[in-house]
Amino acid sequence: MPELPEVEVVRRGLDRFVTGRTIESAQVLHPRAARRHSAGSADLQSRLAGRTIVTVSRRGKYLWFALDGRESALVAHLGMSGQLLVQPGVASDETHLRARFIFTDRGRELRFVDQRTFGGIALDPLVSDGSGGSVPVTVAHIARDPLDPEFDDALWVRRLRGKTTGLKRALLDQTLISGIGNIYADEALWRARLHWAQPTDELAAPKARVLLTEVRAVMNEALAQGGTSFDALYVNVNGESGYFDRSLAAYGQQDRPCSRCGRPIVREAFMNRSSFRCPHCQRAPRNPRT
DNA sequence: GATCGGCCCTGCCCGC
DNA sequence: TGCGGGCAGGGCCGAT
Repeated sequence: MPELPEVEVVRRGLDRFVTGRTIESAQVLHPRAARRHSAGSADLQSRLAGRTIVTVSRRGKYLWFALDGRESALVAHLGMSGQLLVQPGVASDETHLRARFIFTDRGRELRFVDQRTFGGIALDPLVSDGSGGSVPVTVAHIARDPLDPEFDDALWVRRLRGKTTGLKRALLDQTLISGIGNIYADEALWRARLHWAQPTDELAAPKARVLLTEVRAVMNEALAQGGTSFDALYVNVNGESGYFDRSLAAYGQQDRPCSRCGRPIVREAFMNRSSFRCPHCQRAPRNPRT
C-alpha cells in the first residue's frame, strides 16, 4: 500500500537506475495497466521507443519519468499493489507483470508489476507547475505534498478550515494535500490526538498546524526506515520491504494497547475501509463528520 | 461548486 | 477439502 514515503523510496531507486538511459522497447502486457493512456497500449509502446529518461520526479503518490526534450513524461501510479522493479533481463517474469521496459544498453530492465491493477502508466505532456518546474498534465490537479519545499502551510490551513467535511477525509483529498493514504492519515491523527470525524471548519488553526507537523514527522520517520510494508505488496526497486510497520501506533493495531494511555485501539468503518484510533486520546467530536 | 458514496480489481483469509 | 463472502484501498465518476 504505497503512500508518499514508499513512493519516494521507489523514486530514489529509479533515479539511480534509469536516469540517462534510453528505452529501446516498451511492452504493455495488460491493457488495464495503460488505461489512463487514452490512445491505448500500442500507441504508448510506440511513443516510448527511442526516448531517453532525463529525470525521475514525484508529487504525492504519482511518479513520472521526464523524457528527452522535457515536453512529455511517462507517468506511473502504483495504486494499491504496484511495484516498479529493476531486474536482470534473464529473471523470470513476475506473476503480475504488467509492463516491461528494455533499454538500449541492455542492462537491467524496468518492470511494472501490479497484482490488483489499481495502478497504471501513461504518457503525458508536461505543463508548468507555476514555480519554474513542470508537471504532467494529469498530475496538475494534485496538490503539492507535505515534503515539497514549495508546500504552503498557511494556505493549506486556510483551505482545510474552509472545507465542511471530516478531518480524515480532508487528509485523503489529494487536491488539498497529496501523498497521504489510510495508514499515514491514521498515524498523524493519533499523534495529533485528533479524531477522524473532527469537522474541518471547527478545527482551530493551531491544531491544524500541529497536525501538519505530525504528518511530516511520521512521513520522515517512515522514509528513514524505507517505508511501511505489511506484506510483499510494497517493495523498493530491488524487491526489498521497509520496516516502518513495526513503528505504527494506530493503523492495524486493533485491540492492542495504545502506547500513550494503554487503552485498546479500536477499528471503525470509514469510507468503505477501516480507521484505527485510540478512544481515549482521540475523543469523538460533538458534531462528527464523515 | 462542494460533498459523499460506490465502484474498479485480485488475492488472501476465514467461516461454513 | 472446497466454496463463498468479506476485506484491503487510491482515484475517479456520478448522484445529491
